[in-house]
Amino acid sequence: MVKVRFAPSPTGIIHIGGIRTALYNFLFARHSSGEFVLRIEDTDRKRIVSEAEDSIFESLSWLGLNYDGKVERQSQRLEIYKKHLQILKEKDLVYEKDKAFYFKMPKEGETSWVDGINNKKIVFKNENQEDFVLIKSDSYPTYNFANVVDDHLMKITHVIRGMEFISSTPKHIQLYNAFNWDLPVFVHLPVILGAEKGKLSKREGAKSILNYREDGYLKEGLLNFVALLGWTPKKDKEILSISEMLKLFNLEDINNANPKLDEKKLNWLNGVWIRKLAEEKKLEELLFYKYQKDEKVSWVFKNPHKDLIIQSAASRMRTLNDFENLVSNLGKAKFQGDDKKITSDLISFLESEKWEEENFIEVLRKFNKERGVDFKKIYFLLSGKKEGLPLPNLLKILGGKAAFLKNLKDNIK
RNA sequence: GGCGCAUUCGUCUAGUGGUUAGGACAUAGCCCUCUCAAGGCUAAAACAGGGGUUCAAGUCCCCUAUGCGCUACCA
Repeated sequence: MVKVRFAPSPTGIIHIGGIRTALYNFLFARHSSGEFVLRIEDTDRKRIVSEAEDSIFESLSWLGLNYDGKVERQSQRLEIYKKHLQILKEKDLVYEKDKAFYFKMPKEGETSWVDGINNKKIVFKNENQEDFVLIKSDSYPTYNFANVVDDHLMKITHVIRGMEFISSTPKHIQLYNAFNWDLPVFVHLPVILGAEKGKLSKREGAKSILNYREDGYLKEGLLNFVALLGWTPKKDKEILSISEMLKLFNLEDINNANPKLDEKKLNWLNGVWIRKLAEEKKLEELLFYKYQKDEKVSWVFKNPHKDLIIQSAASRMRTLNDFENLVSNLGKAKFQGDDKKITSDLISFLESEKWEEENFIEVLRKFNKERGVDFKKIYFLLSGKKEGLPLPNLLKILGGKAAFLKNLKDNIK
């Protein structure tokens, strides 16, 4: 049975790159009806950031990348590593230097494996290999040691991780050999590069996953975007829900070059998902959760036409945060120049003409034709915004003809 | 420097020896239209360079260049 793990170290923010590794592990596990576990690799005591662990949990749970079983922390498995060090000592594969324990790497022959990406055989000459530390002088294990011991003990079948670990894989393989353990399948994912090149990192200005949430991105949009950064399903399809992804996911369809992060497509995809959720009537809940305490926006949820508002706002949004601009101070124009004068003209015109909600636009057209005021201007005078929701909707939202006219009059007072 | 991995439109990519090199985002134009979007249509836009192998190469091999990674008692 397939079993994979996501093994972050709690040393900083979790960004797009980290979450993609988690996603691919998750998709692969679920696609193969296997297990997906979480292991916190907190062996570098100096670099641990206290909030990091929570942000990992929070990010995974927001995105719905649920793991099986309980979380393992390497810091709580010190005895296990010690025991395994002992085994290697007995095989005379370890020596001590400066209070650290080193593994004796073979210096002849070569170490190779067939990587899950591209099924390419990767070969390293052992003459280029150096001994490495298993247990540090602070008695914590190194990544290279703890990782191998845990992956074996946890019966991990596929090690799916970033390709920055390719160079240390020979070390891992030699450890497996030393213990006489079967090798897992190694799958080294290309790394995501920042816009200015260089592996995506905090220093490169990478945003944390939770920042994306704050910025109004949907988990559906983010996940869809992240999945496509290096993976394309055989089926020619780009807009994918998580359930479609796990149906289609396949390690063989992962690209082998490092993609560069460009959020333009994320913005588009997020808009697509906003519209999709709006159609499914699921957008209101998200907006309510975000804006229930924001008075400039929360009036929407009490408005009898809230569905209309949300529906017509959806096609104008890239992120949830765009909603605020669309609905705050709706119908409250800030006049400049002779805006006020034109507005009073418009009010008298609207009062002198016969019209109802259905032919609101027709009467505006007439005004536009007879007075030569263009529709951009009319739109602004009536909505208080340069652009946004359609005027007929606005008329309804503000309470119909009478309320609408009253609002206009208040504006020019 | 050494050792690895990579290189198709600006970006994400399809392509597994014979294609007018396809799609998506972004860009531009047109249509629709009450503003702005959304939507529809169209356009421009790529095989890093050089050698091989082959009747034929984006696809296979080699070299160069470039990018990225590792070269830690970081992961």
